[in-house]
This record gives sequence, structure tokens and C-alpha cells, in this order.
Amino acid sequence: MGEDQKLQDKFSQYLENESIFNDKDVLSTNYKPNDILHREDQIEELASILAPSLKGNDPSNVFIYGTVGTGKTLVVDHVCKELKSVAENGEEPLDTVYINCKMKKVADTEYRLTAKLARELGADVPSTGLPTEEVYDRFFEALKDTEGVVIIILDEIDSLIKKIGDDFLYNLTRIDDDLGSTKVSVVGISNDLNFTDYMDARVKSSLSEEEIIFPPYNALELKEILRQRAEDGFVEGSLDDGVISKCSALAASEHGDARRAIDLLRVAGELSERDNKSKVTVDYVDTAQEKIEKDRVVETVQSQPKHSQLTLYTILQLSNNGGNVVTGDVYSKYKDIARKAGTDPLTQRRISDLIDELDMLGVIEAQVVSKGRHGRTRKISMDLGEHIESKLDDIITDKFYLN
DNA sequence: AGTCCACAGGAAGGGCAGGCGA
DNA sequence: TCGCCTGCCCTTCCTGTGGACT
Repeated sequence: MGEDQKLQDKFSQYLENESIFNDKDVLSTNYKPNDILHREDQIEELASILAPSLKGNDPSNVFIYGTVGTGKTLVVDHVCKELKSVAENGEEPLDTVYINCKMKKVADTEYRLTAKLARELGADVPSTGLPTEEVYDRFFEALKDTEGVVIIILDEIDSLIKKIGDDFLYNLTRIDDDLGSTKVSVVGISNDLNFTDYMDARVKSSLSEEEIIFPPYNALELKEILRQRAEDGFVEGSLDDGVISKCSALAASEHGDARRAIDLLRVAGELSERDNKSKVTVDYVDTAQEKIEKDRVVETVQSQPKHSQLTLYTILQLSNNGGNVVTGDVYSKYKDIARKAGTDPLTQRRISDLIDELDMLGVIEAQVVSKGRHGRTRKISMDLGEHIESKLDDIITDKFYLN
């Protein structure tokens, strides 16, 4: 049998096999279900906080806390949508602006965030070039031109504040004073429960007038969420017993992240389908877990700048030899590797920051330890598994023609 | 009890790219 | 075109520090 024939067989077999998916969108991360499970209290609370806007009153500012995948964005989106649709039939004008502060190149600095806000309100602001003050002015002008209540939703605000400080929020809390008829309310969404520690007390008290906590889902709740999605997303009977339990158990043990649970279910389905299976078995959940982790790591590493990749490569080489890896070792070997890759090495200070970044990205583990007489340093290790580590090694080796 | 290592990590600023208005 | 602004990456210089060693 020729290669062409094989390929044709493969395709026709693919066609013959009925998909186990009914509607894959339901299992995607962006999907917004009409029925949000286990968040009734939070929906209720947020709705009652924002309700005064329907009568043209200034609603309280709200801070929403919860780790990833606890439904924060989903709930806020849902409540705002309902609020807006009621407002359309009412008399008081209402506007909502949603901004994800973590979006690279869009809203990750003070300038960009203000510019983005101003643009959302219809002002014309260039992506760079103006003094920040001017951008604020244009933003305020745009606000004044907007009638009624404006609800500004700042998602993932914690990472932004950690990066640029709370000046921006401070300015935002004061704008109500000189805006005339326009009323502004801020909804901040944070993944970090303790992040108000980073904020000035004045900002803190005026912005967190109300607080809503989103606790992680437990395994049981995750199970129901998954069952709801699976019902619409998969063809009936294509999930083995225990698949949903396994997905929810895995996700529950990792911070009760619903997004992760849904990803697991979807990827397990995709992998089974790729193997022409008519049913998803429990084994595929494990494979899905590995695949998701691998994809995540490979993707983050590939998007890193070259010196970060070279630093990681150095760590890979050193930790392969076993033993403890510390910053000093990494730096001296990194210098050689950088030259081998045809580039000037950066300073140790910079590499120290890159190591810290790699740690935060979850690619390596770096812990500050004191070795007494032998100084303070970071103990660096990798725990990604043979498979992923050799893959990363390959990627970087190829890219810089090392070896 | 004090010393001192090997860094961590803060502060300031240089240099560059992208982009403005004039 | 120029002067100016900002963000970003990086360097230089610096102070701080946990605990093994003396």
C-alpha cells in the first residue's frame, strides 16, 4: 500500500467516524453559559451593588477577589449584560467599559491603560507619543461627554498595580469630583487576595467600598459545571464513567480552577478523537493533563526573549548534571553559552531578574537560600519531567545553533 | 558574638524604538 | 525634518541580609 493510499484511508476513516463533539465551542474557555452554576450569591451581590446605576445614581466601587478560574470575569460579564439590557429600556444612560489589564501591548502600563479607556469612550489617542497627562485630559473629556453612569471594569488589576503602582487608581477615585453629571464606578477584578497591600490606604478605602470574594470551586461543584458543559458539548454517551470525576478531581486539587477542568475535558476529547476512539476514557484525561502542561510551557518559553531562553538553556544543561544549581553557576556558564550563540552576555544583575521571571512563569523553581558563610543565592531546579525538558532543550538548541 | 560571603534586589539613568506635533 | 515624549531593556552602583564559620 502506497503512502498516498494510507493517507486517503486515514482521511476517509476520519470522515466515517462520527465526532464525539456535539458543539466544541461550549467547551472553549471563552464560552459564556446562560446558566452560571454555584455563583448565585456573587451574582446577587454584584447585581444589588450595581443596581443603583439604573436610577442614575452612582454605584459603589467594587473589588472582586478570587483565584483563576473561579468565574469572576464570567459573573461580571453576565451581570453587566443584564444590567445594560434593562438600562436600554429605562431612562438613565448607562455605559460599561471592560478592560483586561494583563493584555500585553494594550493595557499593561499607565499610559496604555488610560489611552485604552479614553479610546473605549470614543476619544482619539495615539498609541504612544503624548505626555501621560495629556492622555488623562482626553480621558476626562471623553468621560464628561458620556452621559449618565459609566462602569469601568478593570480585570486582572492586581498585576498592573504591582507593576506600575496605584497612582492610576488614585487619579481614578478623584475624577468624580469634577465631572458634573457623569458618574463613574470602578469594578476591579483581582486574582490576588492580598493585593490591596500594595495600595495606598486612601485608594484602598475609596475603591473597596464593597468586596466580593469568589472562593475556589470544590470537586463536587466542578463536577456539576463539567456535566453541564459536557451535556451540550459532547455527543451523548461518548464519555466513559469517571472522566468527569477525574477532570474535576484533578482541577480541584490544583486550586479549584474551572477553566482548567474544562480544558482537561476538551483536550481529553480531542485526543480521543485523534485516535479515532468513539469514547473518551479516563486514561485520556491523564494524557490531556500532560499535553496541556507541555503546551503551556513550550509556548511561554518560545515567547521569551533570547537571553531568557539562553538562561533557561543554561539551567537545563546544569541541572542535567544533577546537583544544586545556583545563580553564580548559571551566570558563569551562561556567559560561555551566550558567546557560543553569537551574542554578548548580559550582566549578572539582569540574569538575576530573568531567573526570577522564569520562576514566576512556572518554568523553573528558584528559591532564595542562605548558605551561611557561602553567601545568599537562589537555589534553582527544574521539575517539568524528562519529556518537556528535552523538548525545550531541542527548541533552544535549534534556534541558536548550539552544539 | 561578630564576621563576612555571594548574592538579592532597589534606584537611577542611558540608549533605543515608536510616534507625536510643528 | 526636528524636538520631544513614552515604554522597554539593560547597565551601573548600591545597600541589605541569613546563617555557617571563626
